[in-house]
Amino acid sequence: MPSPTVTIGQLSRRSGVNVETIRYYERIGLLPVALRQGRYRSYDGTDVARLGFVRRSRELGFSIKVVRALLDLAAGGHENCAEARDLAAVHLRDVRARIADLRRMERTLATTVRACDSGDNAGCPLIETLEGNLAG
Amino acid sequence: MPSPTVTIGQLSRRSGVNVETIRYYERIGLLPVALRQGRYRSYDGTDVARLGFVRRSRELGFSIKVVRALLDLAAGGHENCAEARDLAAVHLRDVRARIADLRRMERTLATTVRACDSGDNAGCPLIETLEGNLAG
DNA sequence: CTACTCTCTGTAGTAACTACAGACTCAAGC
DNA sequence: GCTTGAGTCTGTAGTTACTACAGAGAGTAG
Repeated sequence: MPSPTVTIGQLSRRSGVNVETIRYYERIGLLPVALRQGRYRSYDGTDVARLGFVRRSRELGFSIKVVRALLDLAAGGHENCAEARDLAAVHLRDVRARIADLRRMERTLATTVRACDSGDNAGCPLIETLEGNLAG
Repeated sequence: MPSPTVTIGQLSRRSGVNVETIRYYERIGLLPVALRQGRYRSYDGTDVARLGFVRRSRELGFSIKVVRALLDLAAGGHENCAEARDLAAVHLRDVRARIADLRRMERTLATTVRACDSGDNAGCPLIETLEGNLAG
């Protein structure tokens, strides 16, 4: 018997990926061009797995470009573990840098919001910070 | 005597904002249309201050839309402190949410990279995580 | 006069989607 | 048989905040 297939809407619900996004992924070649039943796309287990891989990669913050590379590496199997690891390590550094940036923002924002709340200021702490009147 | 003016290039160096970006800010109305000396833009102290405000706002991660609002509030002075504070508080929540997202990514990435490094795996930990074979 | 730097306008590219418009198809209900 | 509604199709344009040109003009140093 033929393997069971699903429509794009079912795939969307199953994977948590938007219908428009699935079509977008096909358009940019991240997913293969889907087979058709009549004029509608139809997906099998392989497609479901591949989209799952993409979704999880994106959730970890990998760019589409890197997801492409990871898909290729995954197709090659265990051999490519070192290369995959390196992609993740580079990305991890990037994630940590972004966290550091955001933490700097958070500190300043939290400080000024707290200063505003305290009430005992001559001017507005936030506005003065933005005007460069204060350190920070 | 007339207040001293600078060219766009000098403003760029002084403020740390790209020349192209300054022109972009003018185009979208974040900065007023600059006066001209001949055909070249010329900026005075007010312009320098305004661009500084914008740069510091952007460094804190405020969107252009919010920067517009903050500029308006700053023009009104101390009166608007509560409103400014609220914009910052909302943004702070957003920053913290983004940090939380990134920390989740960081945890998973760090774990899998470490697992890859340990060497004693049947398959590739990263690829298997992305394939959904593992919890996470 | 030439070379170099700066500036000008205007347009297009980037990342990763998201949001339509307008048309078609299919199954269910009456 | 007909209508209604949901789902799908293609294709295009909008989003965010810039960045990167192309091609031309202007000002300065040697």
